Amino acid sequence: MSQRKASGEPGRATIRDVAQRAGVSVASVSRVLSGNYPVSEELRRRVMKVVRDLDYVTNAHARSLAGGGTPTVAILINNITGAAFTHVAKGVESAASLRGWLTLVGTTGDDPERELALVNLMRQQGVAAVILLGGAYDYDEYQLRMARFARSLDAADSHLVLVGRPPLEGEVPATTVDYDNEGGAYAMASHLLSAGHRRVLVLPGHAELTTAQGRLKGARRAFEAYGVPFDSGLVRHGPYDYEHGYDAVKESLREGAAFTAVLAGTDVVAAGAAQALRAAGLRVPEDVSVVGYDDIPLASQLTPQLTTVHVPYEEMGRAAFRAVADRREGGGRRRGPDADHLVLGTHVVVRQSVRPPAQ
Amino acid sequence: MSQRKASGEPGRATIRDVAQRAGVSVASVSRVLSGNYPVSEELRRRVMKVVRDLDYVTNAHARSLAGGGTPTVAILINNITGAAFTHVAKGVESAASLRGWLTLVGTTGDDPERELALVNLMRQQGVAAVILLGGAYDYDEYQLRMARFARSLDAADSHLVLVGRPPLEGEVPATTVDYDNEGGAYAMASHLLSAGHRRVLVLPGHAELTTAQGRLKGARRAFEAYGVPFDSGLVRHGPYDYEHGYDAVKESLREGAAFTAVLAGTDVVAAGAAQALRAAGLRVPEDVSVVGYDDIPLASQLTPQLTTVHVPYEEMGRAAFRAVADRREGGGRRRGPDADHLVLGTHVVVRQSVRPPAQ
DNA sequence: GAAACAATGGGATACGGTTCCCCCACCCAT
DNA sequence: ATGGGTGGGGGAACCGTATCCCATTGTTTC
Repeated sequence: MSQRKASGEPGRATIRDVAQRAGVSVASVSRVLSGNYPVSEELRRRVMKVVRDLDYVTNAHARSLAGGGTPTVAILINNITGAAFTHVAKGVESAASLRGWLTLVGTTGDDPERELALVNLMRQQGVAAVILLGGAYDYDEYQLRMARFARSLDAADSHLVLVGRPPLEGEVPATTVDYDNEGGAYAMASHLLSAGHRRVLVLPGHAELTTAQGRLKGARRAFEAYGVPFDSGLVRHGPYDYEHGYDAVKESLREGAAFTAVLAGTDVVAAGAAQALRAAGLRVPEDVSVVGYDDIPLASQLTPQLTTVHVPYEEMGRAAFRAVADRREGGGRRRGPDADHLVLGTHVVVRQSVRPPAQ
Repeated sequence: MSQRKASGEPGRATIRDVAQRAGVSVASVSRVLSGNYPVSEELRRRVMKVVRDLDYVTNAHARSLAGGGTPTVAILINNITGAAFTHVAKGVESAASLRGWLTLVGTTGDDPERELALVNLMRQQGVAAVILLGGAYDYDEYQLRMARFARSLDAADSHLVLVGRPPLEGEVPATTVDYDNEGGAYAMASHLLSAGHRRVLVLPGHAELTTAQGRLKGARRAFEAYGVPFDSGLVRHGPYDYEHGYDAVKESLREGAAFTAVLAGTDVVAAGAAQALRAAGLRVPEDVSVVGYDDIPLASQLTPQLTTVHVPYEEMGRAAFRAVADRREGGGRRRGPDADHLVLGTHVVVRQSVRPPAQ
């Protein structure tokens, strides 16, 4: 006697239930549903009717096991509420769903342990790729850890994609989708310098964060190019949040630092900085200019509207997805000579938060 | 001769590879890894060594098929970049990952077709629940569609959770996590009225959106309670975005509408409204007061800081997850008499954007 | 010293599909 | 009328893991 559950039982209907009820074989049902095999009109009709009656959907796990299955990409992100990378996620998700792929999301909260656990979890899920979003903290073992992830995923027919951080060193099987971070900072700082600013408060972000390092470096290069001495005393590191922008300006002011502009590491930091300036009775941009980075919607919603660096976040997400989709469909090998390192351009968006310094 | 791939082949290592290499049975490997069966220390050591050598992870699909498996919740959201519901998603994700659950994310873009496709896709994945985020457009067939989703998921041992929209009518197997939308609007409008405002521009949102309907209704009730006639001519519907806030105020001003305060449907709309007022030479709050709804971070970052209604979005996400997890672990039945409809409280956060109207 | 028992490990099977291989009709040509 | 071709459907192997059931070994008890 059969061990299988009696038909009509609660729980999910199986392909066998459908086959039995339609009086056909399991193979036929599978063929009707996948549609890649000639089937008579009569059979199709019979099967589809039962499928509708039973509200049957195929079991994705079984399907994956047997071969096919819905490809899935995983996005790992530090904090899902960060505006900038939300847009990357959107780009990935929209491109993925356009092709019928699924998107898994995990948040790491800046915890390496958790990141490791999540990468393994995603590996278990057999995801086609793991997309790591956001700048990285450039500690010593960072390169090693990422290299390990990359090789581990690669061995499992998956792939590691780094978005918004510099590429890994050496021969590591990973793809990087980056933007011209330093170039954007260079352009932004140049904009300030050419407006006449000479003393600029720089709030690049956490010192160990690759993003912050690039932005600081770009700013420095601009100063050099303009032959303006760069005052390291006007650099303040800290997290990419509103409070940091606010506090950094407040303290700088209290310490009597002299500056005519603020070069913030992100738009949110810029918002905090502007607020602190106003709280101190200074007008933006009449007394002090403020610029941001990222060009999130907030930038154009502030008063005054923020001059900032546009980063094509959503496009980066789409590019990241394209990279993994192409790789999977293209037989696993990259096409161009350097197709595993994409760099997208950035540019300054001039709005209303910069004026030449007052005399 | 075996059809199985030779060991050492590229691709993912299987439990068989591990068993063979460790010289034990497949069953033993499984037992060592799942750890719910007594195994000798020697066996454990041997197996774990091979597992590390091969960098083996179990195949989640196979595991799900065989019984166990990582439970997964799906979040369906209109637009992943919307600030408010990003926080709900965060709440869900953090609670889920705390228990080792996975989170799948799909975006519907307000498209019913796509919503249907995604619900089915999630059903295929065997998710423990589908969480639908955000206000709904209350068209005629909406109730029917949701009821169908609910029953369909229920039949597949899954579950439908509605977050941020009113509960379904009738005996439908779905859970609702809602907040006191109307109450918040009532309180906010009362705050304005008690400050002396009598002519208030109301921007509740799209007329068909349940969220907007609730907020408008709450405002109306407050006017009634204060015995102040409610001028429907001062209500303007539109999307929950910055542009709508801006345009609505701009046009109202141009049409010569007289109002001393703006009651916006969301903080972002309020931001747009404030900007338009300023553009017209009006000061906020000295000339016109502005209030929002949602209390997203933006609210406290604007100048002036926005008085708004706090909605416990993240807590709603956690509650939604809890509902799902409890139901699954509690044997599928709810506990309380009305455990399938949670309503969380809202409250007014008083900041700096409200003043009594000028004489 | 034999029997009963606990502790472990192995073989087989189930999970729900996909797909390969093979067979059965039916049709047309000779 | 018979043989070969072809379109379409069924049977069964297999995907990778968990677990039930049984066999084996070492330990304890009378």
